[in-house]
Amino acid sequence: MRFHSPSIQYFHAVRRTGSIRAAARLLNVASSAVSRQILKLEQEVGSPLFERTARGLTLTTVGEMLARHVMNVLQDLDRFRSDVASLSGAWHGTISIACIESLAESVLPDLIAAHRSRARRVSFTTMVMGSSDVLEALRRGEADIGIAMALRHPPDLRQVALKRFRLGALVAREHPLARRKTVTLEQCLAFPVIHALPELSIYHLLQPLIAQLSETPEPAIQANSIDLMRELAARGVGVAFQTQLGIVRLTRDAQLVFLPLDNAGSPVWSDLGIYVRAERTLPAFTESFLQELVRELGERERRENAAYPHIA
Amino acid sequence: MRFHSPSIQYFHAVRRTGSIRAAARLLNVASSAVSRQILKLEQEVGSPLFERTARGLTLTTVGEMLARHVMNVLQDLDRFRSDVASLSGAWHGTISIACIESLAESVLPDLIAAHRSRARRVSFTTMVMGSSDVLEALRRGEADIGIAMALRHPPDLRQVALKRFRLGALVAREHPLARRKTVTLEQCLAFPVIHALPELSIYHLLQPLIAQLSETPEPAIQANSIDLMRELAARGVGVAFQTQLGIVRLTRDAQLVFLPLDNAGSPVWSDLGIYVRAERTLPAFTESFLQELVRELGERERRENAAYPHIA
DNA sequence: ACATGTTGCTGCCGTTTCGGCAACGGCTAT
DNA sequence: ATAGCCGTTGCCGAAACGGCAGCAACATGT
Repeated sequence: MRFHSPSIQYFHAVRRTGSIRAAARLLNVASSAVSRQILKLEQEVGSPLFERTARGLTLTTVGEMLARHVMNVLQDLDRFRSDVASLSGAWHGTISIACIESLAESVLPDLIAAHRSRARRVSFTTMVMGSSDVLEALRRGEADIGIAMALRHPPDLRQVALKRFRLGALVAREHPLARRKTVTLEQCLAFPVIHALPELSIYHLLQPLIAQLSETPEPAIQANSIDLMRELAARGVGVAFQTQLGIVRLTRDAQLVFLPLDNAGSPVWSDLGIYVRAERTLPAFTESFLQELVRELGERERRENAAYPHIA
Repeated sequence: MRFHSPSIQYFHAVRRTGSIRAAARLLNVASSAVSRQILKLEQEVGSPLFERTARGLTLTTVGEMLARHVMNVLQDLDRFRSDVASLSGAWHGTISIACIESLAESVLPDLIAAHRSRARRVSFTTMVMGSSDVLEALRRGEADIGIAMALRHPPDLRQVALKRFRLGALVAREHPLARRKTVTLEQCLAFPVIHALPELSIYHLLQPLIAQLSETPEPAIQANSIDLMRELAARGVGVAFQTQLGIVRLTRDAQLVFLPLDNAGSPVWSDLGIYVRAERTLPAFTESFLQELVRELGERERRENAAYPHIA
């Protein structure tokens, strides 16, 4: 079922590996064959596709254009294959998901487990990474579905849904703040705080608000792992900040308390976006899971915003 | 610049012509070559792509799926080509437009003339047809942009814009109705009427309204050409119905009068949709023209609805 | 400075694939 | 029945492809 020119496949492999010999190893062919196909391709396009450095190949501008086209072709071929397969009742394939850490604790495992119990022949590849890396993985075709903080997304990605969750403080049950209904940033900063490092998007949400305050904050802990911050907060080390998405288990065990942030009378929102490549049509089984994902996140958004109604 | 398997191109040609020998003539190759490529393709897919009848070849279900994939590939290849070309300053290509007749008198010629005066290397192919044929031409990949009555469009088409224009009666300057500001359907039916045949979408707009009336209408003329109906109305033969889009010249020469229809106090809308294939990214020069088209139609919508403000 | 490893590229040559020609059986229309 | 068109199939030359070995250019490690 490989009815596309070898040039296409070879080019794709070379782009991913950044090397002709590595691509050749990946494809189980001689490097000379790969080299020739690339040269032929460049001749037909009429422009070099790679810049040859001593250590490998880098895409030129034209090369990036071709890479986009080739990705469109190969991903659409995948969809065609799965369409044909689902015609004969076989509903299988692999869904590749890139998401940020806050989904890893509850949302994604729950969803995947539920989906697998219904469609056992659909397998999953999940990759946890930073928000901008999520978008980059989508653009490179390494993931089918991406979930990230809703930054400004490039035009070649499509935002399927946008859900907003309230940012809140996370404290141990014994913490002095734990009995409040909501907290302000000032109140939190009176205690030791577990800050997010800039690689986490929570940093970029809170930094502008903290900068507005004149107070000098308490000496704080900094971390780059949502999970770690959560566990630190559970041990009473300090106040952490995140959405309620990733703390279902620990609040259920009553070790942690989630306190919605109150910023001068209004909530602090953390916008979560679901993304797919814009130029791509998803296979039916992927589209189906995507719908479930959107529905589930919408459900959680509704539940959480009902549990902590607006302050205003 | 043809770096896709011959199988792809051959399959595409066979699908369009419905015959292997005709495709071979089109491609300037022997029919045996085409036949073999199709057989090879069917073997790789693992399922027949065509049903062989005595009169040629018809797509099977799997064949239609592959046709969709192949169209996506070839159209995206076109986009890639034009992207590369525009990189070296050459901004050229062909825009293929399928539209209904009402656009042919003024909107489209004006727009194309204006666009050509700026971008002389962009050429156009325009095809006038019925609304459902417009959608079908888009789906078959025979047109890049489609303008049609906004019916329910299939999911593989994307509605870029939706503009509504008021349906009105068209009468000669000397017609008894000509001095009114608006008319009702009853008032029109008191005179000879030029009816649209069912192949025109105006028929489907007016038919439900006429059916509600109890009166027996005057003996009428029926026609299937917007242009003919307009010219008949200008000669005082009867009352025609259309939007004001297609009658700019004749109203300018003051031969025709346009009277917005008043249906029990509310206007009668004719919804015009602009469509493109959903699974396709347009070349830059096509996208640019598309934007101008949307803008121009929006402008006309605004102007006309300002000239004939709502009745309610 | 030198050796070593890696990079992409290029003749050479066997294998595979492709395309053109002619012919065959099946079908339709006259 | 005859003529015409259809898709398919052997046969064969031509073109494309892939593997092997060797090349120069460059980076790295000693």
